[in-house]
Amino acid sequence: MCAKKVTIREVAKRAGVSIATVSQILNGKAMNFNPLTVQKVQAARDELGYKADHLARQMVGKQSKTIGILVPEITNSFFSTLVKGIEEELLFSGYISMLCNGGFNGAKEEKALLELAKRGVDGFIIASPSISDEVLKEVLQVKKRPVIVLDQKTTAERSDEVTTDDFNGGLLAALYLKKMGHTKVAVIVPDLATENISCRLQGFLTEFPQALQIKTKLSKSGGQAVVAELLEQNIEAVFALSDELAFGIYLGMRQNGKSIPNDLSVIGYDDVEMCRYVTPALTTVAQPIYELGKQAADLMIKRLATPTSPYVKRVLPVKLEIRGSVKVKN
Amino acid sequence: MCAKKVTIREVAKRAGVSIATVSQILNGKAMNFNPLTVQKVQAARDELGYKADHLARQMVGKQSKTIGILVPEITNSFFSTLVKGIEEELLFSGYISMLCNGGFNGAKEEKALLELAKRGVDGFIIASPSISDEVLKEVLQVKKRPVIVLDQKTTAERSDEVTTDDFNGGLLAALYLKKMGHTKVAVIVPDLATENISCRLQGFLTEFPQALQIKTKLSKSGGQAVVAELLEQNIEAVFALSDELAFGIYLGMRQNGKSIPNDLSVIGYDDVEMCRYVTPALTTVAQPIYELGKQAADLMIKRLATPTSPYVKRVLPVKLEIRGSVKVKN
DNA sequence: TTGAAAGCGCTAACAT
DNA sequence: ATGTTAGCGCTTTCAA
Repeated sequence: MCAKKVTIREVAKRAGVSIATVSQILNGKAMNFNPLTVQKVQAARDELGYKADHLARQMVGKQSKTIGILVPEITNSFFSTLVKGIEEELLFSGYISMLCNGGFNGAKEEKALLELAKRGVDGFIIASPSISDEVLKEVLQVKKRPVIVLDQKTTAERSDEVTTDDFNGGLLAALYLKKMGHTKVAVIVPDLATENISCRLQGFLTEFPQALQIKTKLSKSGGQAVVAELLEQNIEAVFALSDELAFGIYLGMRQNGKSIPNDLSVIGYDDVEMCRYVTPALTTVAQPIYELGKQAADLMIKRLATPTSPYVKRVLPVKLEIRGSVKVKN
Repeated sequence: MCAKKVTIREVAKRAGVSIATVSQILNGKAMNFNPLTVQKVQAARDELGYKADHLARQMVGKQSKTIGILVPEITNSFFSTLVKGIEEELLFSGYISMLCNGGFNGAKEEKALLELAKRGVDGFIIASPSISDEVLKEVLQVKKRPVIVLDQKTTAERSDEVTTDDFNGGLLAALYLKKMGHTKVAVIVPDLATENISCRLQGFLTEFPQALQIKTKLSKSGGQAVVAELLEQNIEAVFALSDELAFGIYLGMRQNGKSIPNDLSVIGYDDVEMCRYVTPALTTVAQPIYELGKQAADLMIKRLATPTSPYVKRVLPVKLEIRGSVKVKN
């Protein structure tokens, strides 16, 4: 019933060779052996259905083929899409993802990272803005493991990097609003901005240096909270630094009996799937989120394969996705 | 710089005892030892910052404190919320989640399960409808590992179980539609229904046995595709077996220049976060999704602690969340 | 071309 | 109360 684990020893016995021979042959060193031996070993392996034990292997210092992933909030469509991209690319190459949800909680993030490290992950992909450099360093102390940091501050020459063209994204949003004739615009900014968010803001402010900046949390409820002020200030159009924020604004507007885009134009950022399904469909700056995940995973896999190659940086393009939430002013 | 791994041997040396003593004392068997020895060992551990190697431990047959999780589509708000619940509860107890995304792809799911098994997970939490019983059995063959299956067919006495009260959910939806005066109703059903979906349907049909049943994919695009028929048949109110489906219907209606709830009332299922943010806010049957995840994790942890205890089954309540997508007919 | 043997870091019988 | 020793399943020198 319970198929006992078949070990390398049994394969060796069956093939009439030593375990060392089996190990070698099954690990790509077959060319150094007598073809006949190779045959026998492979046959034995197949007959017994032998699979090398992952754990034992790790113990002797091989890779675990496991990557630790840390995101702040998997529930957020942006991150779930990102994770999907990472996970798919990773699994395709035989890597497994260990996912942790930071929950914007420094302590939890640290714990998660530690637990991941304990389990011998080969590398980390971290998309959590609040993770501090010190924690990062500490975790990586024991064993030099590659890290890729996503969607936040850059790690300046200490790792590979994928980002999207945030500055341009902000610019695109501004240009479009301008083209639609808006002048009294506002931009919603988070209490403390990560580097990528700042870039977006920079890009936007290039065209609208005098835009009203309203601080809030970068979340749906944050967006909702900001509507009152938007209305008060008679803002015509608002740039939400994330779609989440925009969705919150949608709700806030409805609660105030106002409509989009008639009473307020809004433009989002990210192009999360739900953008198409809200009413009106949300005009937004699209990041290739899924692709971002894939690229990060790809970079990680490559890094693991050639640990000493020079760090690379990839920046992905963004584009404006025009839908129905910005009206043309005449 | 690179803090070398400190092993049990060094702790032993430092404390002037044998490695066995260290192992014992650090594993809860301190009561059998001379308090003085215990002191010394703990001191040595702290001074050296010793942490037992997870992998080595697993090798000698201990738990890996890692749970494999398989969902069909992490991008789907239902599953990401579920995963969040699972992950948080698990991490709290020192377990790490290994997440795989099945993508409704049997082959990928199988591969994922295999990879998880290879890495020595202590148990599986599976929320993927298409996973077959055979695959499940095969994966569990090698080592008897507990499984909890979620959001699909029940595993009938072969494992612990958490479900929500699906039948009642369907009933609730029907009752509400009836109360609002609707008679010409339809229900959207998936091409092939999992057991929980069937239950919802059953519950609904109890009150509306003659409801028009339209088959489609259980997704946003599936919902969108079904709008034409809804309109054609002059349906007044529709029960979508998932919120995703409902969102698709929203889009389809808008594309047809129709409005909700004036031209069509819709009631969803799940109570995903976005329900509040679409326009009009979606009336839906709320499942405690996050709680479902937590309970599943909790059951898993308990099972691992006491592997031979009798299987338990928990069923969580659902409730109707009334918002703005169903109009009262007069 | 192949095999013997030494670990990897830990736990658990079995001794003392 | 504490130490000795035998593995766990594998990879990897080093000898033969």
